[in-house]
Amino acid sequence: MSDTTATDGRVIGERALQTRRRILEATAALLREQGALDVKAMDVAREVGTSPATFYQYFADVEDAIFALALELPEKVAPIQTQFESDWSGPAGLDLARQAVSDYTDFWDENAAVLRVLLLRADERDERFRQVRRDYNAPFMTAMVAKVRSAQDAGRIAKVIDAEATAGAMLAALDRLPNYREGFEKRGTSREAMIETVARLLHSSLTGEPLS
Amino acid sequence: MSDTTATDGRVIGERALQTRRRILEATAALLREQGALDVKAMDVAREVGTSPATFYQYFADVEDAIFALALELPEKVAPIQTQFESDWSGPAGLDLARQAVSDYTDFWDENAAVLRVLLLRADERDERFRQVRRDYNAPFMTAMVAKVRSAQDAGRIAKVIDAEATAGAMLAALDRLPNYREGFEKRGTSREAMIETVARLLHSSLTGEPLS
DNA sequence: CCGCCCATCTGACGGAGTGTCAGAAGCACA
DNA sequence: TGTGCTTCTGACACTCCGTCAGATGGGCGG
Repeated sequence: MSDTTATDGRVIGERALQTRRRILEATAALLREQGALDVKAMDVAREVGTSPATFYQYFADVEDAIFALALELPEKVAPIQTQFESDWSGPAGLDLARQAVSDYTDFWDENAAVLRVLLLRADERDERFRQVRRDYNAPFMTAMVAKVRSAQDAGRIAKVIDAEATAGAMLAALDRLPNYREGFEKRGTSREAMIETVARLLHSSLTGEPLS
Repeated sequence: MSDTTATDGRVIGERALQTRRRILEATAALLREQGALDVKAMDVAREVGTSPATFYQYFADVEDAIFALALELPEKVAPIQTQFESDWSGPAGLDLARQAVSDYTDFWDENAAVLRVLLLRADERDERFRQVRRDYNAPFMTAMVAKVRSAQDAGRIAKVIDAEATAGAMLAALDRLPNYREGFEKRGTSREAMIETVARLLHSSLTGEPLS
């Protein structure tokens, strides 16, 4: 049922799976090198050393191949999501936040090209990318919303604060800051300083403990 | 010197300016309807009711036309940037933050399609889009960094906090949350609640005044 | 009002990418 | 080695790209 299929719907065997995988790797590589707007099905075929017809045997178009890459992200990010589920209260919590932010930043660095297309197409209201973005975001959101709610119950965060919006804002910071890092470093803000600051903002916004 | 030119470098007259403008409007419309990956030069030409050759007289390719649209953003956003320059301390400051967040959200809603490509191409390290992103971001960053620094001087924000990273994180929230709004509303978080929460996070993170 | 001039526009074209299909090639197994 | 199924691809029709020479048109001096 969750077997991988060709464009005509046929379930594919071992050899074909490998071909499909090589096409996906080539797509990911070209995406990294040339950006989302410039990847052509024919480039991918050339890169793999196969005929364009083979590409279309597995994917309807380039976007479809990128979508397949995006489908792999939720699984890959799961270990990091788990880190958001532990209790972040107290000074030890700040350490957990640091680790989580650092790992998420690394994850972005490794998967930036695909993540950018995932977010773009979801923002552009493409339903299937939206579904993946939901699957990807949901565990982060659930964990962070729970932290805010429990801080609100304990009276450390005011009720006027919306837990979802807070979680969304923090996720936004995590998703965009890796893209700004190069610019920051040019102006003297190191990766470590960035992680330290975001970890503190995250920790403080989610637990209601003072910032510092 | 800053006259608009055709692809061959020639300065263009009134009639041509209007054609160019119609091409830009059509590009913006198709970008909104179909997303960045699907806009073809020929679609734009059809939309304008002109020959593809005319398109290429003004722009090297579709990305070049979107770039021209992006060039108009810094100017359009300037009034909102000004709002970030006033003093946000005290409870009146929270009102200013609310207004700024609300206006910036409206700006995003109006220019989302172009902004997404601007950020995408800049994230993908395209130098000319990066330059525009810098021009666009710099006033926000400068104003927010100044707020954090002055709060640090007053002892309301700890020195371990990096002012640039804080400003970046807040800008990230402002840039991504409009894209999440539809999802939020489906789950019960209204535009107003979102703005209220982001305004408070912004106000608190930048001034060091308590969150609530 | 004419005809000229030059800015602007476009038909037409060679080249590249898209997407499909029928059949060739590869592979496992008898 | 032959058979049958899976996988791959040459070849094709089509669309889009990007360029150029020449057509068009509108403003202006006569």
